[in-house]
Amino acid sequence: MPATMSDVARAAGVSVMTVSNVLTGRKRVGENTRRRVLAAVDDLGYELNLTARHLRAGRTDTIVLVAPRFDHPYFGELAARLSKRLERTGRHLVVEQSGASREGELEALSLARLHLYDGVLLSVVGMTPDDVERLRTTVPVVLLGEQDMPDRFDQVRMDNVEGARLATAHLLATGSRRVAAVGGSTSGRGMTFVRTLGWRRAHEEAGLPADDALVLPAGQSDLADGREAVRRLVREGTSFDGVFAFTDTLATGVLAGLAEAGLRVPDDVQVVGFDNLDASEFLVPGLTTVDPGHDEMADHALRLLDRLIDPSPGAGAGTAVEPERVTGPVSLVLRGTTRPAP
Amino acid sequence: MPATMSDVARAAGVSVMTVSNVLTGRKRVGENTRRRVLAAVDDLGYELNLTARHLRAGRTDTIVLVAPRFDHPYFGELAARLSKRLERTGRHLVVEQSGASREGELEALSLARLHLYDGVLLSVVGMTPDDVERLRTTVPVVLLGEQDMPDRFDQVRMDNVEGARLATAHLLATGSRRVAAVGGSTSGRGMTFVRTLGWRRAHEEAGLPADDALVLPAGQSDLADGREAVRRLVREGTSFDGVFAFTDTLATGVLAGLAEAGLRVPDDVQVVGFDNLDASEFLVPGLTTVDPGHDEMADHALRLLDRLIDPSPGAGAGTAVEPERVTGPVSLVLRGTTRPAP
DNA sequence: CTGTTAGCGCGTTCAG
DNA sequence: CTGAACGCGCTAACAG
Repeated sequence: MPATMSDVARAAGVSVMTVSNVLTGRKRVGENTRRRVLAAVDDLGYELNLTARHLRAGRTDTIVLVAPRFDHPYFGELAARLSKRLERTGRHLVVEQSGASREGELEALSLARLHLYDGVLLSVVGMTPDDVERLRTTVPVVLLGEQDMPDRFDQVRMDNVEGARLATAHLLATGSRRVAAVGGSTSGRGMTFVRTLGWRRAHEEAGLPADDALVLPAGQSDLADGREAVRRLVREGTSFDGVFAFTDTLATGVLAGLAEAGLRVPDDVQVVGFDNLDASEFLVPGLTTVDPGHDEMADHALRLLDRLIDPSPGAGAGTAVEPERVTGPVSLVLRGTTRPAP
Repeated sequence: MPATMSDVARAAGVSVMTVSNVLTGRKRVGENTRRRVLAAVDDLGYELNLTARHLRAGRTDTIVLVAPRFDHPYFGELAARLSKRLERTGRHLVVEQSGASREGELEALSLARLHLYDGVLLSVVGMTPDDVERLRTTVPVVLLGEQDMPDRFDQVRMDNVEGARLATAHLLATGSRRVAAVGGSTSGRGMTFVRTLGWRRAHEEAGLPADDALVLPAGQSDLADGREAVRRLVREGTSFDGVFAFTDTLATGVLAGLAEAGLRVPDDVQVVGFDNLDASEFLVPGLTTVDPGHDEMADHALRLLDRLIDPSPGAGAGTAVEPERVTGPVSLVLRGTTRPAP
């Protein structure tokens, strides 16, 4: 049975409140009593119960990032960024996993686990806009994700169409004519669709045809899916001389597939990814990729969340904050999987 | 102001207890009242306050993994494994970050954040055995980490010496004679030291000299450190024809460095990593690496934690559990960065 | 089947 | 500077 604050109080011969004051340091306490209290704390091995404090305080000073999966590097890097920023204000980040499915995400919310935190950064991949519309919660939520959601919530996303356009345009400008869209999709509304849109737009702008046979969907296992996409192109004899992979992880699989097929990068096939993961610079050859403005996105996400958590200190009540939808600035990072621009 | 259970009770014209019973489903409730309650819940947008439930219940059904950094792939993969197992028993995993430093780890503990969870899987990299010895907590803790810690706590670790020996022995058996130990250290007691020990042992067993000039330390940024290690070897004219990188992430950097230097893998230099990350299979060429038995380690960690959380249901009280120290089974995964065994 | 009582461990309020 | 009472929101135990 762990010791409670009143155990400590009794042992030190003071009241519970004095113990609390000593521990929080909020009020001045006489040096004598202070030492007696600390001695008792040490003696009993007392440990503060944060659960109780949180209930009392009504806040936890903790933000949660709900990511699709723990083992997706993009979210690991995002979490690290967010964590660093939150530490500056004495708060904490914890990460939970939704399972990358509609059900997992809905459960993450309905289970009210979110109330354990002062705010939620929810990465949406499985839920439909309709699900989001129906979402009822009093917890401050900012959505992260590439599919446009109802404007009931703030949302931070990458500039997907422009990023995809940039990537594809670069491939076309450096000589590729048959650019596969690995991870793409010709329907739906999610990330896969909008990046496919950018791929198509680049072709239009260049006055070149975009062949839907080059749009290859991915599943849940990006690395293997990227490799499999190349295997399939080769197996089916579809000609291609460029790949726009919708994530760097897919691109990593693509590079493996190309090597396996004996295709040289960038001589036979050029490759561009999307995300600019830490590791992408270190692939061989280095991966040309779209950088989605990680730092800006992290800044935006926390700014939006903070104004929900601390509702307009200046303005009066009833000043409902208008949900915002912000977009990170994309840029192309040129490395070895593409040829130099002519 | 979010609605509370008693708001719901009042609106439905029942007692708070009845609301609780409806929501938990633990007791039978009349169909009429049940519907009235649910209507009121919906009406008020009531959301359960888990903090209060946790305080009341004395547990949270949540385990925390304290990892050095969010953006380290090894821990992302570990978290995914642990999470999958915990879901089977209706529990949750959350991940926190310690900052890979002694201070960060100590704070993670002293802040008593741990009381928010039923158990803690603490990855130790910065704390010294002395720190651990001094650690006082009533929270169930299992240590993860490669440095041997005092046996006050359970500990799960890889078989580092044997893994390193296997990796190095394979390099020597396939013709390498000057094997760099990237990430190594000739002093200390941590992971870097024990794997260096294995590197040395393999040389002894093969009757070959181990040159300390080939032991290159790493810093905090594994990818860049791996590349830098190669740059340094080349710059200083130290001859080498093999690399044992102490993590797959370091190995990724090493491969980038070798490519940059125009050295062919595995013809000029063979490379072996350690960890068998998901991505390692997809590097070009595929990374030969030591697999530390991920699944077994995850199983052990949770088994040890569970017996602390649920102290010996069969045995009586006072049956203190003896701390265990278990080790995952290592094996070598052969891929393209090494030549076939002769 | 439903309501009452009591308290989880802490911190705010107001006296002393 | 210190103490006593009350309540944060929920649930176990017992009444009725």
